[in-house]
Amino acid sequence: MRRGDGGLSMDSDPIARFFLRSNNNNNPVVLNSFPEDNTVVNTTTDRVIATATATTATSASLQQVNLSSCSSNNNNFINHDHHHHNNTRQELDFILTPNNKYGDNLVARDDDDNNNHHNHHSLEFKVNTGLNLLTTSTSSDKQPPTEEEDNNTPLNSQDRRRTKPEVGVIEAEIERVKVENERLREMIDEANTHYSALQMHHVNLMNDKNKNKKQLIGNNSTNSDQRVLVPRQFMDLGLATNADEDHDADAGDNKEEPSSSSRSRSRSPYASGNSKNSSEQEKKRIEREESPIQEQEAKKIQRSSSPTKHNNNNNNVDQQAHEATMRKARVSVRARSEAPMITDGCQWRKYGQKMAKGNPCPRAYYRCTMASGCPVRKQVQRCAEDRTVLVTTYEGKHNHPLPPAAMAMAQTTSSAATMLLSGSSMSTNDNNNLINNATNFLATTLLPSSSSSPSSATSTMATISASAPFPTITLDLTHDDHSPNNNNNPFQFPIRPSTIPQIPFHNIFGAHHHDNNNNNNNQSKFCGLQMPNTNNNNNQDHSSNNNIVDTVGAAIASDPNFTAALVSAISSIIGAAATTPTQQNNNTAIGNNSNGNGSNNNKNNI
DNA sequence: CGAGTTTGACCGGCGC
DNA sequence: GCGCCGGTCAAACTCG
Repeated sequence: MRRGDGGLSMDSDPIARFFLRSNNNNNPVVLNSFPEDNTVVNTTTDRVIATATATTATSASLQQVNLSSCSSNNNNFINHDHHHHNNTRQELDFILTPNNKYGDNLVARDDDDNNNHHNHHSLEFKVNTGLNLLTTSTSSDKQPPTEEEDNNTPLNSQDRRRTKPEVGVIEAEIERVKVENERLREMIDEANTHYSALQMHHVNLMNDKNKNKKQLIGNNSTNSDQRVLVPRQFMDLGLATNADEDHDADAGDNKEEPSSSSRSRSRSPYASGNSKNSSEQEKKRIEREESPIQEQEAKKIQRSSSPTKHNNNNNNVDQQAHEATMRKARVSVRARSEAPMITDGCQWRKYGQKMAKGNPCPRAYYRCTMASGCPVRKQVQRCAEDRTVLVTTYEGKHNHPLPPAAMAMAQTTSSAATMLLSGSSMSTNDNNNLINNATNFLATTLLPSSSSSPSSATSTMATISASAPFPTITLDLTHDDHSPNNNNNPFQFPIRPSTIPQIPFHNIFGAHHHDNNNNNNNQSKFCGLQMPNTNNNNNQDHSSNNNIVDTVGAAIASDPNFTAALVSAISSIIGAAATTPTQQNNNTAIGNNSNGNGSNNNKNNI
């Protein structure tokens, strides 16, 4: 059939519309019938669902009409059939009934495939198609459409329809898009939630797997000796806190944690005179009761010397001790940066600055201000040996949601601290794997120059320090050389006390193994871990543990979404110029030298 | 004027 | 007990 022949006519409105509403999203499906070319078009999909063809020509009545090119099966119309009370989506074939007394009603033939009903039934839409399928031309003008003409029909129809925009159609489309956007937004929110949970599960999973493997290996001779010394000591200290709790009643009564601003202590040099009188002692007692519980616990942990006493009846105390332990576990990040402070996504307020012994650069103290009462603090200090290296030490765990930009750093440090504190039940290799995974994870995201392949990532170091009283893990991101033996780096272990024996550990990705017995001062080629250990024996579960951690770590590292999110979040951390007033002030504070006196001589700074 | 920084003093642990 | 040292406080100060 040639288009535009006017084989069918309309009485008035050249376009007749009828709506079919889909109940799964309440979006109406709008059908336009175009008498010019005898087509019925789904305006949502811009598809011609039917083409009406008059095969006989009388001017008065419709002899026979076919709807060809019927593609309504793709349009998922709703069948308002009473047989389907649930209004499930139906696929309908539209046919035009010949000799229909209603003239040109569309009849929907419901094959009911979705419901597996085999009894086909027909129903009529009491909707006038508007086609008004009356021929006005002679039969000689009307030929059955060729295949080519049928194929061309949709395009021509669409072009013509675009010239007649309909507000209702557009609104329906907008509504549909809104619903879709809302759904996508919910999906994104859900994905973000799952993403955070998965990260935490990743750490737990690695812990569990390594513990299980440890048990399977059994009582191999040196396993107990291979446990991390420092974390075990620390955990014992934490348990000992319970014993202290029993004997230190005045410190354990108050379980609340007042904010630091609520303190009533008066240390002002302008307000206090003699500090050794009785009233001062009473004030101290009150202050002790009002001091934050975490500090109390930490202090008790520090002064505890009896690791054998336990009180398992007080889970609350255990929890508090654990929190205090987490509070005091530190993660130090060494990064080469000219900026005064790495931009880790959190908001910090400087509350102090001191000269530290052995370093001419002052140490600045910051606390997190993203939420009131957040216990997280950090110290920022330039390395004495290399002023381009910025050492940022984090302490504590955020008690508030973090922006995406802060998630990477916070979770990496949190993971490292968790690993550090879980060392009592894990071998050195276990910790080696876990901590170095965190290190490489951070390194690959912090340092854009790093390869995406973990095994070829920038050389990073993870160092555990037993520097009393706080266990500290140092994530060293300053190494860009691949020297197989970089233990000569002068700023490799700024916190580790010299008295602690060092043993080398393997590359976490298992590609570079070496003999621990003969290379006690060697670092692995790409990533090493040094921690105190009383046993230098090589670990028998070395490779197997690697495989587990490698698998998990590589899976995460290779996840493009996971990696991309973190890269975007912290790509601005390193090398970012100071932009905030805080950072500008810090620039002057951290970068300047002083006389190097280690005492409380703040006069020297800034 | 409020938020953030500076800075001198205080506190407590630790070693001698 | 004393001094050293790291950490913290809070009034004074600065800045936008």
